[in-house]
Amino acid sequence: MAARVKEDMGVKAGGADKHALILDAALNLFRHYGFRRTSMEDIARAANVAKGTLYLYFKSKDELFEALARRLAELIEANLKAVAARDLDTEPKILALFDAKLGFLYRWVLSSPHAAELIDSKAQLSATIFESVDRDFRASIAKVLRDGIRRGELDAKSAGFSVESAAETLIAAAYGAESGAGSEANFQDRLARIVRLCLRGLKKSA
Amino acid sequence: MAARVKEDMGVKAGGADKHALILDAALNLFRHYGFRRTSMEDIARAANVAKGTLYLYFKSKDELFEALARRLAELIEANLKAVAARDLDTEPKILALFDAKLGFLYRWVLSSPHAAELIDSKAQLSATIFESVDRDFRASIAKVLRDGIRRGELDAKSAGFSVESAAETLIAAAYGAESGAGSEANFQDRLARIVRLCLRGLKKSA
Amino acid sequence: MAARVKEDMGVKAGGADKHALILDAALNLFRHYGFRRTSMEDIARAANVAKGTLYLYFKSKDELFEALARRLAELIEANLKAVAARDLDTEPKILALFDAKLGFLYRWVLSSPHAAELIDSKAQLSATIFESVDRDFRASIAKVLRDGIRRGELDAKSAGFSVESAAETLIAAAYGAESGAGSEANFQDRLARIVRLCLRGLKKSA
Amino acid sequence: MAARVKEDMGVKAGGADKHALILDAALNLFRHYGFRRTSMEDIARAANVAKGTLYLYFKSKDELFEALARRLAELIEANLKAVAARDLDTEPKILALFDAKLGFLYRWVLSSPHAAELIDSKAQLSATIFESVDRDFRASIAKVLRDGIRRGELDAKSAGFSVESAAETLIAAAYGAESGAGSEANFQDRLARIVRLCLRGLKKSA
DNA sequence: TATGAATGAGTATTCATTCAT
DNA sequence: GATGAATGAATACTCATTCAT
Repeated sequence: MAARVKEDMGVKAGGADKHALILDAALNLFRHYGFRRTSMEDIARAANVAKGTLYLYFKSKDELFEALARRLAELIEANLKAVAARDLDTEPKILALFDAKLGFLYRWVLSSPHAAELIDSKAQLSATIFESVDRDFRASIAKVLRDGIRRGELDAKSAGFSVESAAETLIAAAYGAESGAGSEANFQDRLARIVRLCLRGLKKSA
Repeated sequence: MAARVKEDMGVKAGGADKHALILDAALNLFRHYGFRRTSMEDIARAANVAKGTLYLYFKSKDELFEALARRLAELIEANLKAVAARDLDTEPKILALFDAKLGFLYRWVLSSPHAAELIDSKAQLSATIFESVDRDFRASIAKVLRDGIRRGELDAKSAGFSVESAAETLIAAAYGAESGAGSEANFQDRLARIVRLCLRGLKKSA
Repeated sequence: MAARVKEDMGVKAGGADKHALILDAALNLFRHYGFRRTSMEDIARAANVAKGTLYLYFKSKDELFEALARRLAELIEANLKAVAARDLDTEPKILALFDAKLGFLYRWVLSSPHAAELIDSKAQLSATIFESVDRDFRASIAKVLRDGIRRGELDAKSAGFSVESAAETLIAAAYGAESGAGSEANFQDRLARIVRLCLRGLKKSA
Repeated sequence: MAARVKEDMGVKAGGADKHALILDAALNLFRHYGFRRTSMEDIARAANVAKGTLYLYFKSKDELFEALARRLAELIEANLKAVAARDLDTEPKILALFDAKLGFLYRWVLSSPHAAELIDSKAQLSATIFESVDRDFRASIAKVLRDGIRRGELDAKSAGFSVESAAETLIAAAYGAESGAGSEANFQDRLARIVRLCLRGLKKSA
């Protein structure tokens, strides 16, 4: 998996890039043992550096965590941009957007048995970091819905929703896909069903 | 609020019932400060007993937490039974069921700034404790859906869902109502919209 | 020496008095190794208690030090009271007062190779703690000088000093007795000579 | 003040003399923050060199400190020589000598809020370094006293002191001028009064 | 039952020193 | 000579749990 992290999280394989090396080691440990139960000692050992070295790259354990969150946010942002550019039908596009954000998050954070701690840990902090990503995401979803309405596929109004309200509701519902999903397959499955069900609820009634 | 806890959480007011007294104190502190930041010392002080006394009633901090979860589960179970007995239309009944479970959970746990930690703390554990509640809950929701189908209001099949799948999807979606709700009013609002949207998606298409 | 500490510093020998036990151990270590080089672990070991126990009696290492300073100040205060009550001639009384304060301090602090660090450590703090002792001390010295003047033994004015100024100068000079004294005997010797010389300087010139 | 340091402490202004450059930076930092709180990193930054460079000039932080002490001692020695050569009356000469040693020390070390730590730091070490200065100083003071006796101004014997003992006592007393002086003005004032008082004590009694 | 004094494992962070370049 | 990235030893403090009373 280390290899996959490097690919997926954008770290060059052979890199002498200690910064990324440390972040990789940390993410890995945080996922397995949670934030508190992972000591700086553990991270240093996993990254093959001395404890002091961690502090050359990150001022504190908290800042290390922050850097991790930031990197995650950047990658999600990039994912979202890529998906937004693709030409897809309404439902596939919504699903692709959710996968770019929620799916990615699931794979790297939510699937961890310590997801809650990781999210909670610095909730305030993460909120700030993910704020712009969230905004973009909401805008993208809303745009797809608007397109669907323009094409006559959807009709939020007759369902009693403004476009914004529909987007917010859909997003909230989708977040539920994670709760106790257990496996990524199950998560994807739930997500697809939630999206399908909600979009059907937004269809023009005959 | 202490008073309300006692009422709502089923603790007799004047109780020499230390067991419940301790649980009340603990829940209160856990909600405000989280699980780790609340020390046994804190709980003892809040419950007006000595630290050692806690260990007469609970083998460990973890078991205390477990007992808390168990009590919560029992109360939810009771709530669900009461709602299940009421005669309501499909959507109101679904909403009432969600309020009995999710709403209750929101008020006592999810609204805490440390909800994630509380849920995470002993995720494995809680899963076991809430298992039967979850099962009953799913069954209740499924029953309401089945009734709706029987009455011709809903048509899961044409929507591409089995009743069970529809129930599971609806429940998952509803869980999303909590994510970053911020206030109970907002939570209730989101919940209502998610339910409305999903049920509309299950309506017979003309 | 432990025994002497107990006697001189007012600790009951067989005492289950952990508070005093810890302070004794700490003073001993501070004198030998200085404040920073003495770890809480060291103190605990020397006092035959667990590290955590130290924190039952003192909130922090600094507060432990503060308590030590306070105890020292109290003992000096008591010494001064006792000496002030004695009926002695001018020079013997001055010497006795200096011994009650400086001598005591020398034996318990100044003779340490880490005296400077101990005094510096929390200079601000110590200053506050010793403030009232210092004030009383200055007053006592001034009183003896005034008595000497009244009896015609001394004549500060013709020497160009007010009583207060003479007292302050004498005290400052006496403090110099410590600088690099090396042993208590040498310290006492210097002190006696400084006092004798200064008092001679205050004598009525014929 | 940097300029004054350079002048007073004998460092050539434009010097590529890293050795002196580093010592200046170090003294400055030690005075402001103390020995322990000043890191090699700090010194390097202040001296505009890399951390490793410090170790090209000084084997360790302790040796750097030692070099500083040595330089101080040399400057004091020079000061003393200059004063010794001047033709002054007894009291002014004694005062000038004290200023050359104690005054200089006060300005560069004792006035620092971390004086105690600086003196303590390597007490043993400093003692050795200042030994010869101290010897010379004592000799100079003794010589002035002897001259005073020869001229009939002083009479140590009738005061009960040998010349050496009188010198030692006077010096010890003068060291007390520093204790809690607070400002250089106050220090000078105390010093003058101590010297005046002691010399009066050595005067021929009529 | 009830107490609370005592325990001691566990951890983030700093900084003097080294050494490959 | 000069650099600065890397090292790792050292240390105060918290808190769940125990147990003698």
